[in-house]
Amino acid sequence: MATTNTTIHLQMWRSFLGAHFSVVKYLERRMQEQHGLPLAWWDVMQQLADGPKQGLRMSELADLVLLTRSGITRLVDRMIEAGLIVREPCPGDRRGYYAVITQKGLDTIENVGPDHSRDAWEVFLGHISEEEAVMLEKVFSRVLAAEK
Amino acid sequence: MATTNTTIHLQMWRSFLGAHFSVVKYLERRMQEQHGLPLAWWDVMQQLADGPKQGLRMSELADLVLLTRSGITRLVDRMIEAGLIVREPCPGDRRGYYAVITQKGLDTIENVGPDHSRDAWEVFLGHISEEEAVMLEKVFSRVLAAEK
DNA sequence: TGTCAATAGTTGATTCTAAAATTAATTATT
DNA sequence: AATAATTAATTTTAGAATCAACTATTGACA
Repeated sequence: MATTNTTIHLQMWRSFLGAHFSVVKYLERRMQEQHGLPLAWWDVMQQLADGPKQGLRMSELADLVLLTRSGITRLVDRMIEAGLIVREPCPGDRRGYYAVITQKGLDTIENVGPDHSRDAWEVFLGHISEEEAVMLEKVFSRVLAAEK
Repeated sequence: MATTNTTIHLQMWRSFLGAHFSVVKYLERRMQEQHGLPLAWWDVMQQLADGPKQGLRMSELADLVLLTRSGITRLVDRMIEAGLIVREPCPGDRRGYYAVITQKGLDTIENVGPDHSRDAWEVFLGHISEEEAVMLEKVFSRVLAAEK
């Protein structure tokens, strides 16, 4: 896929970075304004709600929300403090822990979710047609698959 | 553009975030390894080299580099310390300053640029065809134009 | 078994970021 | 001219992220 014309690629690179930046910032701001929650908290709760019943191991969670292991430890601490999740020892492997969402966490998801979806749709998803979404997904997966 | 099927959009959203994360991390790591420079430094130098001859105001620079105004002050301090740029008083408005790239900065760009381009191509741009790049550019510009 | 490498997670120190307060200069208003 | 309001940049600060070092557990295997 070596080509000649890089100009369009560079323009695309710039708008890619710009779009990512402004979209994420917007969603963070809205989440904070509307529900007083950091976006990362919502990510965690959503992953836990979607994931397996028994919860997710700390390192799985770290990978899913794009944080380091040490980052996830403290994030989980704060969310436990807030009563949204709990840390449970992992049966059969005494090194590990599961993060598990609480009822309060589930409730929170329920009234944060719709607002967040609407915002995400408004600022990003809604500007992209279905065919475009398919192509974007294909491209990004390709990039991810080639990961270094 | 309200539609029914959101699944593909959500998948796309996830891979978008994942791709952005892994690509940026990779480029940061490479830049650090090869030249001992933070990626943000390269951004700044590149913007200054591309921009108007007299340099860029601090706040302009902050916007272009996707940093907050508070972040830019210190970033500029460190880069001045390293001799890559200078801070010059703005004639006609004594509140303001221009950041201006030095010869050393220009030299640095010259031998960092090729490596960085190669890396960016390798990890991201090279996986995207020309037609795809055109479409991506269109989509991201659209998102940016609708900015909140 | 006993040892050693690999794995899971936490902790301490440092760095980064984001927001609010501060300083200084400019513009507008009376 | 005197006062108020705005703008540009810096300083400060609190919270969150990272890296490196550390504790404990597991799995392989001599």
